[in-house]
Amino acid sequence: MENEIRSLLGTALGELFGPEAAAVNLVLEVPRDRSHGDLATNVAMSLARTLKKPPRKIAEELVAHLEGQDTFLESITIAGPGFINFRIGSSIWHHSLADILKKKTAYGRTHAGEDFPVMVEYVSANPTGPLNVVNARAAAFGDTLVRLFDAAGYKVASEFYINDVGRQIDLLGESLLARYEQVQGRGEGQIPEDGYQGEYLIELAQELDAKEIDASLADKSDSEKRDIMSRHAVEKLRAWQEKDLKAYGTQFDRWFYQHELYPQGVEDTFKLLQEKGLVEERDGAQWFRATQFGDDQDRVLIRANGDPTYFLADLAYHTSKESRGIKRSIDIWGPDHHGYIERMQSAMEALGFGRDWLEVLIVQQVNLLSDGKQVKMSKRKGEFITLQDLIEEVGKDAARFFFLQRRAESHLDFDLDLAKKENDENPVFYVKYAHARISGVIRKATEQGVSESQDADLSLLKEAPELALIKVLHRFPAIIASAAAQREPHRLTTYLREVAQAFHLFYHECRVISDNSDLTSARLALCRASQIVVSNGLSLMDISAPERM
RNA sequence: GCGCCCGUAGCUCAGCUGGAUAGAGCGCUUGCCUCCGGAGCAAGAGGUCACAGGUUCGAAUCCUGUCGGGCGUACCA
Repeated sequence: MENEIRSLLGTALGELFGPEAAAVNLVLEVPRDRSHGDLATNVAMSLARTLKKPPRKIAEELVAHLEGQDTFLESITIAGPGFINFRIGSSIWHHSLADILKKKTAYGRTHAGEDFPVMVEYVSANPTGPLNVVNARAAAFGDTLVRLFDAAGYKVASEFYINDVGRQIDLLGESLLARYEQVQGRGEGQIPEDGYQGEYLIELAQELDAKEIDASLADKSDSEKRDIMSRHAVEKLRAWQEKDLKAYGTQFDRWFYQHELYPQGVEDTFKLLQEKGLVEERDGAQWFRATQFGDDQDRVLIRANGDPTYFLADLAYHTSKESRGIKRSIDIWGPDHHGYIERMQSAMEALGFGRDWLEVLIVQQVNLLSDGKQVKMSKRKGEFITLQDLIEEVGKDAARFFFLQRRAESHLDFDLDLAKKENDENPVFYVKYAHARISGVIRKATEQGVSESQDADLSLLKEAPELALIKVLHRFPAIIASAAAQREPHRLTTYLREVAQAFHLFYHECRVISDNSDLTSARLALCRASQIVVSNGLSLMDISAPERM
């Protein structure tokens, strides 16, 4: 119906003030204060300057013009400095309700994204240890964003990029080798100074098949031994991460190994930049002229020792995405990588993708609070709260909901004690409770032999809380579309709280199961529609919608 | 030094491409169950939107500067 009003307004503007006025960017929004109507536009104010007329005068002419027509609008009023407020007739809302009941699990899905191919790359944690809480936040954010894109009609793919090449991985191999020697009782294993001290490597070393490992290590050089152990460590730890993520509800279309880019992808990308004249040698290394694209310094592609940098591999990786048809790569990075954005976008421009082809979202840090005190984490020393710990501690649903209540870039205080509480202090229960309550009413009705009816007379829903609830439910597809377009999954939690609130108010004011069987049918239909929205919304976040609790 | 993020109620945070009297949850005060789930509903107290300028019909929102907090500034990844 927004579109209908849009076209009504557009036509009226053209007829009254000419094509220039009709071309204005029409802003139509739901007023914060519901007494202002269902939708409002500020068009009279924004045209005041070009038309050289006072806004209220423009509004008056516009309204007079619209009122001469037969529309579905119940009223059109002018308010404040020149807002035009529209009130929509209740029959339209009843149609909207019928639409929800018809679409069921598909309600909320739109084609807003027009099949635009995007890729969301997220978590991408180093395979050097278990996942931490920032990874958990990024995972909830990323997989919800992926589902939002899907629901909003984008063509979306998801990937986890595994940094299985480089010095960190060498250190990991050396660390595991040392642990292995220790576990085998040879005692000569010494973890490198800046190696990985975490106890999980002991566990991992114990799981290794000694016979097989000893055979594969025999007669090998130190670096070969290290590489063998690196491969074991990466595969074990990666599988471990995948298992934890799956338990958390996060899955990827593909796990992309950095080593898949060697040597071909890396060489090709390097040559391409070279052909464009964007590479120069300095101090024995090969540098990308990033400063030509706005970066504050040039960046090394190939080190003096001949090894490609992580940066070059990352360029090859993004080239791979582009050649697979991705039109927009949305990378979700941790807070320690924001200094890397400019460099990457400069390179994307150099490669001809355009700087905006790569969109980076930074998921900010998480402060875990317990007993009001901050829980400190250090990956190297192996002291941290892992994703697994978190799920065990507060549960998957609570963890997800907490992460998804906040914007990605806001620093998050995560109160473990609060998330653990199974009472009304914990916001996740409010929405789940609404779902359980709705389910309970529908169940009760069925038990009493009052079943739902396909042809319930929805026009019987005339009470203020009933219409208010329908209006909230009606916004769901727009919420999904805007959450996807703005990359802001937190709009979903905010919205679902609104839905729950509107439902609770309706429930409190309007008795569903009564002697009036027609009204009972209509209200049961409204309950069902509410259940559909809450359930669809929670499932976008992979949070359960319980029938009872 | 330079760059990025953040600064909104006692606490944790929303505030949609600038819009009408700045909101929610928790906490605090007070009402509401003979009746479909009270894990609920209603009412109240609580604000110089860090500060100062600017842009305009209109700024929490955009621009500049200042002050706080965090992070980053590698031939690490």
